[in-house]
Amino acid sequence: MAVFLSTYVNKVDRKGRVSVPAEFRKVLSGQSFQGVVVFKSLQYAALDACSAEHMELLSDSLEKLDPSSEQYELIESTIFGGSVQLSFDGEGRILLPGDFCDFANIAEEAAFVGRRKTFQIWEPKALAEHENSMRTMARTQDISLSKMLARASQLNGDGRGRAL
Amino acid sequence: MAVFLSTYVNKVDRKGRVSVPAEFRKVLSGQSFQGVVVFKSLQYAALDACSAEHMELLSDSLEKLDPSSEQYELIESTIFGGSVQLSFDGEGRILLPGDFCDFANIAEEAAFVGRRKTFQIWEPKALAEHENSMRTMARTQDISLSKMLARASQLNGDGRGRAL
DNA sequence: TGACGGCCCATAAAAACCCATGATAGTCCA
DNA sequence: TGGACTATCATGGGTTTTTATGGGCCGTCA
Repeated sequence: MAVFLSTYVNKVDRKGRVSVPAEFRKVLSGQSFQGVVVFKSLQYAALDACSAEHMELLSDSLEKLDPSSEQYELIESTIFGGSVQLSFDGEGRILLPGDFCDFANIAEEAAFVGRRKTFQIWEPKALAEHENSMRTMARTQDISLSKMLARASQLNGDGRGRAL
Repeated sequence: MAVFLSTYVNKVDRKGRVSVPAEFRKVLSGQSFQGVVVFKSLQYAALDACSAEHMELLSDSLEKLDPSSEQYELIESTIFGGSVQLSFDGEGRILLPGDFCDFANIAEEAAFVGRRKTFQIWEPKALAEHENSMRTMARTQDISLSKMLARASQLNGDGRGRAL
């Protein structure tokens, strides 16, 4: 499987620990580093997370960009300076740094949202609002999943719908 | 995982000592020289630091440059001539030379910023300002992380944009 | 001698580790 | 099919270890 799916809401205890959903941990289980890399989302009041390996992949792709560009500078300081490596404790929990919690307004509970290769961590209410606005946008712009799938399978040239 | 991640702010005591973050020390732990190589940044009022081994790597790439170029001269004198080897004391601290502190305006506190293969040492306020200007630059030039990531993963040959 | 780097030790706070519990889900067998 | 047994999970709390930070002592070298 190896992709992050579904949404889970877990409690943050008084020490700032949160259980990473077992399903997510299973996705990460083959890796050498038992934990996740987390950074502040550039778009939302939420946190982005991925495996250390995915981060290295990102790191490798970085080297293929023009290193003299300002973008390189930007991405390196933003991503690597702004991310943290959080390892699991014996029970599969991570300890969210205080400023990360503040950034995402996370206090009592944290929502883990699977996003395929990565996942996000939201304050549950903020997530609900965000999903509402997403749905509204989808309606007003007439976006539907089945249409997208139909288009995708045309592009794939096999005429058959392909399962995601 | 052998890359420098995250940002840590530590105090500089009256002797000029600063703890190098434990996570950074772990990255360096496999090396023969227990310490770091530090030099003044060519771009900012900050210090650049890396392992002695990475320094050798830099040295190798320098040799591939045209020795008649201005860059060669600049790098050779500034980086290699101006760098210092600082070893850890028993508690994982380094002693920053006075002129290095002056150069980066470091007095009470020092911010260690992970930059993958290297890290930087900033005066915390200066770092905050620098990050602000980075953000502004990103906005005015319409650089978005997701675009960059998409480009990076294209270069990686997987053809799909990566959602973050 | 006196500034300074190199050591050692002390301490409070934070992080990592270990164990216990209740709840849930999953399995097995009658 | 239903019920008991088991495994897994999220959660909480306590304990140990690590970390950052401060200070002191002692050579060295100008």
